[in-house]
Amino acid sequence: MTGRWALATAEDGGVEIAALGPDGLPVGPVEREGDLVETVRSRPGVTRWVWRSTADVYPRLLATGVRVERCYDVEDAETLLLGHEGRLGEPRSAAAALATAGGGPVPPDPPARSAEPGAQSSLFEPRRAHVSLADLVAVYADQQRRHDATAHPDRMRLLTASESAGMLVAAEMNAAGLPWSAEVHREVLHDLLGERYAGGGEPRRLAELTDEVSAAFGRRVRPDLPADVIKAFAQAGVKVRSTRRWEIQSVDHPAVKPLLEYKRLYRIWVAHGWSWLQDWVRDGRFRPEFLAGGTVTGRWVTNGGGALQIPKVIRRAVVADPGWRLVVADADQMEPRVLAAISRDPGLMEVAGRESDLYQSVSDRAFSGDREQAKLAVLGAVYGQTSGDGLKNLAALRRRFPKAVAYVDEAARAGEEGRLVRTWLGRTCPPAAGAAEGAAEEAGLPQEEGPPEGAGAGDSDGQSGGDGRDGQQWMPGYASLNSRARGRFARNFVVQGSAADWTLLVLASLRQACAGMAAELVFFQHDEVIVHCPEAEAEAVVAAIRESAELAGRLTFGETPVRFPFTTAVVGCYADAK
DNA sequence: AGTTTCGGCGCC
DNA sequence: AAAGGGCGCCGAAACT
Repeated sequence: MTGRWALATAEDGGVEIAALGPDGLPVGPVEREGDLVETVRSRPGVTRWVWRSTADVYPRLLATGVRVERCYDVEDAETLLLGHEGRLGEPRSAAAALATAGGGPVPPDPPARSAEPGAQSSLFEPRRAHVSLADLVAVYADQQRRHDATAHPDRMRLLTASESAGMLVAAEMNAAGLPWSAEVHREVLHDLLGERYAGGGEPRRLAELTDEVSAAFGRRVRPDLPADVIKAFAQAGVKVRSTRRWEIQSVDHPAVKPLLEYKRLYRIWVAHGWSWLQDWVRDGRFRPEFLAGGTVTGRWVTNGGGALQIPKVIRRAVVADPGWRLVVADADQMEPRVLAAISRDPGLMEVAGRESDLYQSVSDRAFSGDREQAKLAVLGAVYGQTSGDGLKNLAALRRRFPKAVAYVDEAARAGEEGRLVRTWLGRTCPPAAGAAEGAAEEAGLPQEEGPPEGAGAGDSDGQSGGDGRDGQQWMPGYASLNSRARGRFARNFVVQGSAADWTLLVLASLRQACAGMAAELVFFQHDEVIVHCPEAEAEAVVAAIRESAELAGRLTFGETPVRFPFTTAVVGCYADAK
């Protein structure tokens, strides 16, 4: 009843299970049981469940209060391994391979995204194809061998294990929900937007701003219609290409001020207004659907509710339960610290080896005291900036931190040339369309550039010409990127993706630390995590976050002087955290 | 009429 | 002439 067990769900609602030996193969007979929840509940000693899809199985367990210690998500591991092998672009997807291994129907892949407002997670989605335990175990054993075939098997194992842990965290966050005060939310909306009018039209404040904009133009203008606004500016003798804020705000015209205010409030109204509240908040909880590893870089995404884009002003509505607190923690300067850890640049490791403000340290070392410029330069180097203030200081950055800049430069070159690019733990950026597969890359052979995309006449507008000819629906648009754009993507990928590697370990460790408490992880956004806990546990949670960050740093990057401090705040309301 | 793309902007 | 990365979401516009 202990150790590692495999579990496969069956068409009839039952499950097949088997204990696994050290080699990953069953050590006993395959058992059939009738009920998933009872099967798992009655085996508390199992330390790791090997199953096909956490998102498919775990919500059903959580719905009845059953948690598991660890799992191994075979489907997710398949995706990561195929990516590492440079085979992700092949027609057969991970899910399809698993399904056809069992002779079953090919399930949709990627899984259809639900996103019906208020939908009860994937529990009620159409069930996906089942795989027999024998097939599941065979795929699992094969995956163990494929881990060994990677350049860093230990890191790859850490990656698949930690992303499986991330999927447990995501499912638990989905079950918990983010504490949300509808009352406070309505107050905020009323303060910002004024009264709502019957009929669902603009609230008072927006109607007033529409009037102001119209008065400034001398005719009726709808500020929410870009075409209308551009025309109105043209009639006023001002040429603007778009109505983007950065372009409008430098225009000298009386309509500009109310227009920008309108856009700010309009955004809140349509994206996080009363109808959002109606759709997404129930019983004091906002329940987005977190999806671990939903992006190529390993960052999470959410389905529905825009959970990762909650405007700052709306965070006022995130309120802890009575007697409970929110521990809000965000990693300090995560990306440059990760760059220091992966590039091993001596100078950057030195500044990242202190917990104090890294951008200020970079500024002190490389520039003449302006922290903002240092931050822009560092982020510009990571993002592949090609113009603007960041570029101005890139040369200084290159002098002071040559290995760090060379690291992202090399990633960019690899991306441009269509080679595979990997995060520290081995998550792999897909090769360019038409590029040769991993074998050639491993052998160090020069890569074909593929079709000369972007070489068409006047193709200055990027997206239009691209098509999904290679079926890369897992990353729409990537195939149509020109080589420079792929270079920028790859440059950012190694840093953003390695940061995602690290945050998975942080979450896994923090989850383990909270297991003995009432504390729950309720929110995660790239470099920021929120734990909802009884007041008495708050300090323990703060300590757990600090320890998890350092442990994750050691586990992910090995011995490194780089520190990974978090800024934590214990608050009753999310908006008070910063 | 239904579906996809675009413009714009929120977050990191 | 030279485009900073990743996302999701909304309504309008453009498409079929």
